[in-house]
Amino acid sequence: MCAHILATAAWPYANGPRHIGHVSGFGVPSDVFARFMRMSGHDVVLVSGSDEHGTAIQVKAESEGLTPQAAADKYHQIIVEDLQGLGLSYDLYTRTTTRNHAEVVQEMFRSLYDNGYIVEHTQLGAISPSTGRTLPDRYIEGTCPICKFAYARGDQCDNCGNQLDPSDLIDPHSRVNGEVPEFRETKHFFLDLPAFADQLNAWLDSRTDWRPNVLNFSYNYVKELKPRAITRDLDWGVKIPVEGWSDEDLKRIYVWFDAVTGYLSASIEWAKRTGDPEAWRKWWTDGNARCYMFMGKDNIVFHSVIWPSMLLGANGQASRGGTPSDWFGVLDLPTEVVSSEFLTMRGSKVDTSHGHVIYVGDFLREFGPDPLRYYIAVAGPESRDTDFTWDEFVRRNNTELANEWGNLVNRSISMANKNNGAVPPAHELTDVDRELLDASRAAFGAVGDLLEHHKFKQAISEAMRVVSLANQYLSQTEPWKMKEDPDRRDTVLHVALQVVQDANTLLTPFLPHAAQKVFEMLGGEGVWAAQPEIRMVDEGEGTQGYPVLTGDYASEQARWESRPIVVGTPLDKPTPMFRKLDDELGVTGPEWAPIG
RNA sequence: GGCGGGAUAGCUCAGGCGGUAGAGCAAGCGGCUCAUAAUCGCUGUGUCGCGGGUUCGAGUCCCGCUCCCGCUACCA
Repeated sequence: MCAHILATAAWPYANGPRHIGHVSGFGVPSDVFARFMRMSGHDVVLVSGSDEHGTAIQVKAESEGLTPQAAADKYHQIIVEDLQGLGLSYDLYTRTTTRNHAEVVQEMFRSLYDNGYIVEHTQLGAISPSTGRTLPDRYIEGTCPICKFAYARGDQCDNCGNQLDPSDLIDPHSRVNGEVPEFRETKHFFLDLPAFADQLNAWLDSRTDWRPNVLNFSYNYVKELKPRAITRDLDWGVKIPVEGWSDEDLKRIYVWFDAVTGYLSASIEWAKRTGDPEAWRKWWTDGNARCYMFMGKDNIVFHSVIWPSMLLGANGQASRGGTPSDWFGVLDLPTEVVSSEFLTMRGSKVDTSHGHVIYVGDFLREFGPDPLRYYIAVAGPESRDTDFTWDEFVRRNNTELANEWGNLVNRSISMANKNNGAVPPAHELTDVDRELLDASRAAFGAVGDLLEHHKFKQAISEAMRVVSLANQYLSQTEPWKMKEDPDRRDTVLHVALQVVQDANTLLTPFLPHAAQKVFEMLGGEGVWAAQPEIRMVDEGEGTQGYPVLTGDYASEQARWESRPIVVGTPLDKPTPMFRKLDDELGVTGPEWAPIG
């Protein structure tokens, strides 16, 4: 049964390169899921992109002597290369500084506005006098009025932990340039979240298979909903599509509103680029598509409460009624919010400002994608924070990937190559043969079920159990001692190769690069597991080109099923798939991310 | 401060509708030699954060506490 599956990955913020913690949250899980769903025959669209607006980008740009757009260009390019290198199979990985995105965000804003869910309030905001822009609380520093700590931030004092308001600070000044912020009345638009409470509760009640912690968290949040600002005093962002506001140089849509709407705009852009501009509707307005959103735990409320509110409001389905936008129609709410915890290093959060960080690009250059994908899948922060250590990385790479899996492939193909030069035929099967074959076939159901419910750790462990069973089988049957019984030897090698092929299929969502190699070693031709490509695109004449990630996944041959190996397929002498790492690396870490 | 999550073998983690705890790795012993000195078998390990309570019985439920992590808009 083929379904339309929309998978979304949280949008990485383009103010620097991404580290392994980022990709362990939104990247690898969403890709494993999307690959599995495609292999199962579903129509999958996986979208994401770089989040490029907001004050933090502007500050970063200034510190590098760049315009915000130039900084966004620079980091978008780097992030695209990282994600491509990791093999994340986005149907479209785009960015928020496109014309398409601005139009979609404005339509979302207008729909909410027309339906009465956006209200105007005046608030006291901190403004940078030299630029007139909003100075976010965390960029204001001063002395804490409670504990007199000299470096308290506008939102919170790091010393005494009290939550503060910037105007409480003694001697407040900008962390960016030292100037004294001006606190002035400024008009802004707010998303009137309390208007969605009843519908949100009803919707949450229907989300019976969500993780309890995500649900509870969301229920509690809904209890205390208050209007949330969706505009800022800023000149870097999407313009406000309301008369009298759109030509304001210093008013823009708040970056979070613009970023979550990216899921929709990216889907629309994807459809345009496939040549069927309406294609996105099957994943958004059909009522039957399933939508899975992947993110880190810091992002839960945006996906479980705020984005659903925006959809309800744009649809005209919340307490004030309204009509859906002509363009969008009635948009579906997400099926599942899949959040992961954080990957820590030596027990604490990754911290870019103190070099306490491992960048994806560095990692890929030295170790390639599959060892990192494997580590994240098998030891990642799926249900709680987990610690990344070089020691464990080296160990898992060497013993599990190289020894258990890599060597199983190697020993099986080597023997067949030496004895037959091809896939040998099976003669009479014994109980041990059948047991192994049964276990391997049964794994498709078990692993698939776990993947369907995004239990990646358990899923990959089950897949690796098949590998282990195959190693046991070879030790037990000892085909190398069967010189006098070539028929039995052929049978054993045939069974082993069949299970190697099955295990390779089971591991394909996790290790797509290695899977392609094994596929070829077993005589396969063409693309088994498709990989994303970087393509330069533009939005028509006179627009600037930009790189996106996309791929031709429909052409890949991988299917979630046991395929019989073909007797007589020639087999070459195999070459190792995984490189073993020096144990010393586990002690010291690489020089670009040393331990200590 | 408020809300939420976590605390389980040396290490990294599973589990948990209540019935005296599991996996992998690390350690030791043995087998095998096809394979990237790979693999296979056997062996040990825990006051399940602390203190109370409910119960015939509590990692598992309830209360309190400690430490760690995340979120904390608006108003004032």
